[in-house]
Amino acid sequence: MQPPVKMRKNAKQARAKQSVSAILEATTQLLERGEIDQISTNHIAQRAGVSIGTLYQYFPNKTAIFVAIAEQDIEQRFKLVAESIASADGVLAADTTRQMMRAFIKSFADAKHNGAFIRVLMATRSTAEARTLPVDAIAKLLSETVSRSGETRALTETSAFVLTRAVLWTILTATIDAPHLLKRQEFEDELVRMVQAMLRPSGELEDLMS
Amino acid sequence: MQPPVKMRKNAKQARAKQSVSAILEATTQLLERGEIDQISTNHIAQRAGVSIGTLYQYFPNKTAIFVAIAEQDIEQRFKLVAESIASADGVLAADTTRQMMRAFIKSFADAKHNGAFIRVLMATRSTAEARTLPVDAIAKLLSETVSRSGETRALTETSAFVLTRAVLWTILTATIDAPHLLKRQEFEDELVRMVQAMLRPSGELEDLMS
DNA sequence: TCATAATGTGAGCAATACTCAGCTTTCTAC
DNA sequence: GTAGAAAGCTGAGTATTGCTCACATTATGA
Repeated sequence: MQPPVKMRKNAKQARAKQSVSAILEATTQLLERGEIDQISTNHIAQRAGVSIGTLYQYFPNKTAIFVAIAEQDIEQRFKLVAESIASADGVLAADTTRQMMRAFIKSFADAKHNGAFIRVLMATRSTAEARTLPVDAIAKLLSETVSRSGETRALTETSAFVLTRAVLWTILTATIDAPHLLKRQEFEDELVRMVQAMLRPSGELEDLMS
Repeated sequence: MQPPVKMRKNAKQARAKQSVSAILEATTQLLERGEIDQISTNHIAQRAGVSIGTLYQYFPNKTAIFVAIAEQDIEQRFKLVAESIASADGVLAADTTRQMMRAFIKSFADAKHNGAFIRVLMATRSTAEARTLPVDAIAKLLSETVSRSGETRALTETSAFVLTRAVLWTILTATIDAPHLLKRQEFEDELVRMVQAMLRPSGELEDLMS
């Protein structure tokens, strides 16, 4: 596994790795218990049981710590989704899509401190430290799985971008702004509808419009 | 027009209003020329030609300034979109939808310093200071306009949420992560496809799937 | 065993967000 | 016009922050 963010120095000894994970763990705990801009690096170091100097030996700045956590978090969720696709028992595109959406929504509806993580994700998306999310890998996986059924069109760079970002950010903003929607069957239905429409061959849609 | 953010004090005299807008203008300029977390309140006050005390008389904290700018910006874009709907010369839902998407995408593709504004929008979405975006008003407007043609389904709270957020955030992330997409016809096409699918009566879609 | 590399430390610096007590300008009522 | 009140402005000062650096400690490997 590649390092989650550009670290200032790579931890080689076990002792150092312990320090890094203690810092991440401490930050996560603080994140669950308060607002993001009230967390100071000194406080993180203190709770992690390391000195402030150690913290800055591995993270180039405060933001990098949040980025590391956010990327770690989203990567974990994507792994969940990938599993849900792999284990999809349906052969139809609709079934696979639904299974995937359900797994993804569920991962946000379940946890208690989602808000904090997504706020971090948003806050860090707006900085130069953030790297591209592994979202395209998911798009490819879905596209390939679903296309085996022969009912779908091929995704281009553009259509894949629109599809993946639409789904991801709709769920993210829902988690923050309207978390009650995550529990609704209708929410899942709407996302499935959206994805299905994006995957359907072009001809069928144009037929409807004319 | 309601005040854009919760102000600490409402500017009543012309002199005070001048101060507030000078602060916002100065912040906007700084935003165009640098990273958001390198902008200090003292620096803003200095460039605005007011004292730091004046700044804090109207804005409860630094974030509130950014929130004010972001909301002002997005409100302006929505106004553009609303106009594009009102002046839509087509009677078909497809035409109105396309006109709207084109106007919205264009507003992001044209300006030079979009990145800064969207970063601000994202950064401020992740704080408690942010208020709900006037995005639902747009959804209602589109829904009503388009439904006059009789070709569409009624939007519920859930479907309106999914539709509007999917469009908004796809364009926002595209502006930051893949600005070249904004210039592509295909990008517009994909968004239109998505919106159309969300507006279409349910029956027609299910027919295709079975 | 010992030189070298890796890791850890925390006092301290520069910069920051924000306050407050007192000042100036504008408004209002007569 | 004038006096008192209200609104607005000021900037030195405070507490806190992000981050550095010179040095101490621990691990590695030949």
